[in-house]
Amino acid sequence: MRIYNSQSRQKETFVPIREGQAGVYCCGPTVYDFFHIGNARPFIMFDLLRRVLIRQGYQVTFVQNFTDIDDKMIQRANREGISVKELGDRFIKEYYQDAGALGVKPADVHPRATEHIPQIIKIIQELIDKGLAYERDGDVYYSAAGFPGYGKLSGQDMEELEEGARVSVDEDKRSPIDFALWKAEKPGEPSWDSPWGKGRPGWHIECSAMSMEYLGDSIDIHCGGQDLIFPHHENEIAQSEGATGKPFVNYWMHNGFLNINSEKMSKSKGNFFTVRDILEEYDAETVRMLMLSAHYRSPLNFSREMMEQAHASLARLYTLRDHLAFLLEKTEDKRLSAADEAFIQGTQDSLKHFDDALADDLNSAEAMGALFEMVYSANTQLSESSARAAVQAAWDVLHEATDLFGLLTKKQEALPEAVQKLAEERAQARKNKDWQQSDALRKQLSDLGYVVEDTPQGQKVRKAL
RNA sequence: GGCGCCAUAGCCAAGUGGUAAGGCGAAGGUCUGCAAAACCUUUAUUCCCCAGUUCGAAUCUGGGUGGCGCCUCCA
Repeated sequence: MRIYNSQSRQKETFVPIREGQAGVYCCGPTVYDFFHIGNARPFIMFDLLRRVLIRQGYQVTFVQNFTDIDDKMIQRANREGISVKELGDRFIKEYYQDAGALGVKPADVHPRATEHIPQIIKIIQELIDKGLAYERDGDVYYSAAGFPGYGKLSGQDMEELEEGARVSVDEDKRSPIDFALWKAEKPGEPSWDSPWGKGRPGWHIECSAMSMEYLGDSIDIHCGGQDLIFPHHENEIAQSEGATGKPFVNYWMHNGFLNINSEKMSKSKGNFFTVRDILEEYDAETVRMLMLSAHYRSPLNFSREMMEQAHASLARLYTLRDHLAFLLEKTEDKRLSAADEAFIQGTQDSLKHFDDALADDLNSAEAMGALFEMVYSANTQLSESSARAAVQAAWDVLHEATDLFGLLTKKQEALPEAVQKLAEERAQARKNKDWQQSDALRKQLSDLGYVVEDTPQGQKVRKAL
């Protein structure tokens, strides 16, 4: 497995800390609202990372947090007249629903910031003890200047940062680039007891605390969006390494943005679609198809046209799946011809190509290309005169690849009785060469969402995607 | 101002030193009663531009141009 490490800015061979195991931490959502389709990109792509690692034989521990306490949470909760806890509970539930719909599996651990206050306090105390943090009127700040490696992930220079820093809201800080570890209680805000009085954690510290809790002081892979590189991940490094004195993360992975009209989709710009809304109109697998068609680090434009293209590509996979099922019934269990053997070898080669592409920094676009090579090969080389084993090989490889991609999850279903009846009537009308009647029935089936195909082996009816 | 990313056909997208994968779309064709699906043919002598290195560059170097992002909450 090769991974592009944002810190070294090059691809590196993945060497886990513990052989055969991989500890992965991904920054999760702030649960103050539904997440949008741009937020879904890292969820889908790093879920793919997890699947690939597992396929390669690693024992993966995958952790993704919920940020359930911050300014936005408090604002939203106040606006809705509910507690921050209630708000978090609600949108964590919504997260599971949308992520699940998108085929994103739940992480091994989904820790909540508010349930790790003792761990957070412990790290802050360690940082204070080491002189890397200081308290001011109940607030605690990290002293970035005290950590020599500050800026190593983002390539930022301390002095440039200080000069370029925007107006500092909080004048208690020693330096504009210092950041809050603990915020003193303000009226109307939830708070927890701490050695520095009542208050709540800053944003960055939760990820240090929770990754340490579930993955240890050093973790293999840490992922998130490119917009988290600075300051969030830079700050995590400072906190974690400052506290433990050990390397925090070996491989940093950052996904590119999902754009709209070439601009980053974001809540603040208002140019976003929630996953909830998108799934009203499009199939979840179409969303996956779109995401998988581009490399995770590249920018990806989201548009209706892109969704239509992804949908059409996906339909090609379903068509083949259905066609293979059809062939499995028609073909015989006979001796393999030379052509069958060559075909089976070809499917294995395609699968190898598929795996190799994914092992190369999660190149899902190339892997998709490998999958479609197999699709083409099956479409051109298989027929009812093929040996069943050859068809089975195509079926197996198709499913190995699409299972990993989280595609073709909709199983073939028996036709509803009404559909079956119409289909039979149409078959009869065709036999009678009553084209008008048969076309009318085909139209009726189409309106019900079923496609009718006349093949040499008879009429085939399938559900339209 | 600082730190980065991106630029490949009508649309999307791999490829990062050896002569342009794949998908969508479009046109024509085979098949079909007509369709659908699939298949066949066509759709980039060329990879934003200009120099340079090299036997050889979309790929490396330098310089431009255009777009985007982070430096404030953001996946």
